Amino acid sequence: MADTTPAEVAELATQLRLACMRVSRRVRFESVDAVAPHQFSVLVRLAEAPRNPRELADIEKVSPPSMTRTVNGLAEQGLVTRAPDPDDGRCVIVSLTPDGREALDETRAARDAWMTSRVAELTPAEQDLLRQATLLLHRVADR
Amino acid sequence: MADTTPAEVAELATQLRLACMRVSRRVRFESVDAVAPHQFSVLVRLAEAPRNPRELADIEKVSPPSMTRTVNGLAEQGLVTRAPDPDDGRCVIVSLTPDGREALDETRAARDAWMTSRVAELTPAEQDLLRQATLLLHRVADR
DNA sequence: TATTGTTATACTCTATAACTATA
DNA sequence: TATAGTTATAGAGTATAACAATA
Repeated sequence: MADTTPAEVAELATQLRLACMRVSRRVRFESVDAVAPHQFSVLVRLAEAPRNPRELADIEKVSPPSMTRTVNGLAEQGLVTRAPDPDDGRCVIVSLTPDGREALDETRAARDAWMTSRVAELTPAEQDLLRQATLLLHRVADR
Repeated sequence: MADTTPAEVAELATQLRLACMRVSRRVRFESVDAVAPHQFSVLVRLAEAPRNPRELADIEKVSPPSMTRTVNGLAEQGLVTRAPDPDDGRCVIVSLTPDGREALDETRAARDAWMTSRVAELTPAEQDLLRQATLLLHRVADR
């Protein structure tokens, strides 16, 4: 395998970026989600572990007041609960409720539905290539 | 190559979707764009061809009043121009200006910068695999 | 004094409804 | 009567600034 030139790497990066963004866009357009995108992101984080609003704001790169509002919305829908932190009276611990887990799963299913139908139309060889590419894309997205 | 089961296809679709959305998210977070996302989308469409606000609204799946506002913002920045349609007095033709083209190119360059740095860290073999995957992803995103 | 979280306030993007002009 | 575009108005998400409670 010959080395690639910088120009070839740049062209690949451009095309790969466009392809990923096109797929993301289609997924968003094709699925009608149970919760709004910014709420969904928070549900994903809370499924990993309960967190403080401050942590959520840092992870999602929004201001603390915005996260307060987002958590309020999710709490009103019964998708998350707030609890005082026994170790630090300033902190609040936000957790996913069973309904929140359900909303998360439903949204993921809706997003997967379109993608699955598209992937199913590819040949087994093409699917296998994408299976390997998926691992690389996850590495690309890691910091 | 053995056929894949429906469950394997679904698993691939899920992981591939997540990978694409993670990459898109990182691209958006890592680059500081010259214009807002919804404005950028419109610039991309106008780079393909001049269009009516109605067409833009349909393509971008927003309401006509929202597109009026978006076009107003772009026009105030000097990135697009409005012109009357000589064939239909009700219609307006929105076109990209040289400044608009420049803003489009700058935004694309900013988005590519991070992606290129990440792709450059892969081996030539891995880059080649992603080059093939890119073509498949574009097919997946096509309707 | 620093940090967590909220409230107050304003700006932006979105939508629906209503209006104007043209076909 | 139907369509393109705009204006009017309201709702939701975001931000900064200011405040309360705790460390």
